[in-house]
Amino acid sequence: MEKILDIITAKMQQAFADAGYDASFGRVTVSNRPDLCEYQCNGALAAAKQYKCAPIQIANAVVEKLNADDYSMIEAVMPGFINLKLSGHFLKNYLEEMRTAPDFGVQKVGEGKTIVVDYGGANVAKPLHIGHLRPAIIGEALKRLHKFLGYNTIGDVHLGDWGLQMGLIIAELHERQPELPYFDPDFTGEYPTESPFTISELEEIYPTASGKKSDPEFSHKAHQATFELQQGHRGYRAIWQHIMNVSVADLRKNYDNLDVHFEKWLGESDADPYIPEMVADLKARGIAVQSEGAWVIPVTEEGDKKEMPPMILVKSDGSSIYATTDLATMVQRMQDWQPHKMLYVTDKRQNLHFEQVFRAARKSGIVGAETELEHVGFGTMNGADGKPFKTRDGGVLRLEQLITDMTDFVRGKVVENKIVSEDEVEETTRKIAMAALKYGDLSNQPTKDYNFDMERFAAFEGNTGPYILYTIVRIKSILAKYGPWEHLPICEPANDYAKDLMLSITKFGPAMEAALQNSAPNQICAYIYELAGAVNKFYHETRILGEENESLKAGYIALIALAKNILETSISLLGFSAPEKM
RNA sequence: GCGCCAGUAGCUCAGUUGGAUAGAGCAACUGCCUUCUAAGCAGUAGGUCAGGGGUUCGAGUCCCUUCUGGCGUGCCA
Repeated sequence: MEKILDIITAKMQQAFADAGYDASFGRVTVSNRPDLCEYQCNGALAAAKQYKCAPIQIANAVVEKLNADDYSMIEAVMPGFINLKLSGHFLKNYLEEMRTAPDFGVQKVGEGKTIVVDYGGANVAKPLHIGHLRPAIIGEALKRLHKFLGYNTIGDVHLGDWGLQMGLIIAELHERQPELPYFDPDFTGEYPTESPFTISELEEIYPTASGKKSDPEFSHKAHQATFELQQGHRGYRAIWQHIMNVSVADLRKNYDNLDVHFEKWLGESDADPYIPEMVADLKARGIAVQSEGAWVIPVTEEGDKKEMPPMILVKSDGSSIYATTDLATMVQRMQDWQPHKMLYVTDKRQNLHFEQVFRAARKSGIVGAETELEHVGFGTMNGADGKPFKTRDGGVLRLEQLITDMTDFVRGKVVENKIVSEDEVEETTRKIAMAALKYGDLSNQPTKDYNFDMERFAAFEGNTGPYILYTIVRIKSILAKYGPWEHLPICEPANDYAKDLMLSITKFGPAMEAALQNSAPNQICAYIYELAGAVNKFYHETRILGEENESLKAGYIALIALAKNILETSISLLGFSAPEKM
């Protein structure tokens, strides 16, 4: 469907032209003075300069040319604003079209395009911790948003499974159990199918090994093991496989728990087969050059204000680094999927890394100009005190634990409210906890650091996930009492609250497009918070089921039903859903 | 040193290519449940938009500068 702003902007531009002014001044925006009008055009102020006359004079002339049928109010006010209110008739028709159109008539801007969203970033050497929450839910939300707007979406977890962390585990394992067959160069038989460690042992092995990086001897051993693993060392590959088996099962469980689902479970290691040819090609074409013992791709560009270190392609010890696998992963993605866009959702501290890789990808032609590359770098999640999130004993909080804490906290409130029956408590609790957790995160700008405050997120008031759910639940309750509501048509607004609600509903499509354009799930949150507010005001001021005029009542029901459907669609993009009662 | 990002109400944050009176939530105070779920609604109070210059008819928004904080700055990811 065409957006309202586009419709009335087109009419405004025509009016400017008819009045003898440049049509480009006719841009209409949503009013920033809702007390005065619904939409406004400031073009007369800008035009005044060019035409050297008073803005109000232009505004008056333009207003003369507008068709009064579309608006309930048109006025030119000092110093030259043009203020508009839509007619109830126009709104009714527009919402009825939204109600009956697929996906409320949003423009499928991604039709025919493929996007790869790279957003898990889990490291197979360690369990998911608090730091993995943001990439998972921001990435999932962006992926769902793209899909909703028509893109063919491929979410890839891009496991961290090919770097130094693997070498560290291998080196540590060697020190602990040198007698294992994986370390015996003369061993030619089949390696055991049983892993030499469990997931909980792995969780202890890696931090221990990581803590020994400052020991030069151990560090060298780990680097050497990494190199040999990448070169195809048979025993190390077998250990690697064990790590993968043990770890990926655990990761899947945790992501499922968060309702985060990947189309592809590929990792850095899957890029490995592409590396030799890619590196040889880059060397042959002179794009990669030798520097300080390593092969690098210089990526400085004309006009750089800062020092731009080269992208390291092959380390001086011959092994790959994350830039290598990221670049080779692009080779694979371009070959297999020909995406129009690749979106990377990682910590913002990797900004420079991605700038280097993107430049290298462009420079080498691995990614052509028709494919967009974007890095959504998100900020750090800190504790409620604004300091880095730590457990009481100073460790890193596991993601599982965070979810459990939130769930326990919410369960208390659900039980206390006594609205849901005992056998529904768990399901309701889970939904509210997810909403609290995800909305609490997603309502912040991704790029900013923020403080995780469970009390605040799960508070059942204000701008929170539970507030949105509560709004939906209230509507559901009324609809259930009313009876069949699915085919009721929208009516003209019966009061100001109904009209405000209708105006909020019309902003759905534009809000989703803007959120996609800016890769900003927080804009989805801002939109549904506004919509939920409009619903609650309407709810409070209007007796719905008690309305005696049946056609008026049916109109109310149709309106709140549409609002409910849009709210539910919106939260599904954010990755959570509403219970029946709460 | 250089670069990037941030600084808006006591707290947590919005603020859409520069527009009218800078907005929400929390916390504080005040109203509204015999009526569709009060996890709601309405209201009061709270601001030199870090400081200083500049551009403009108009600046939280653009430019310059200072201060404060976070992060990054070749072989971790």
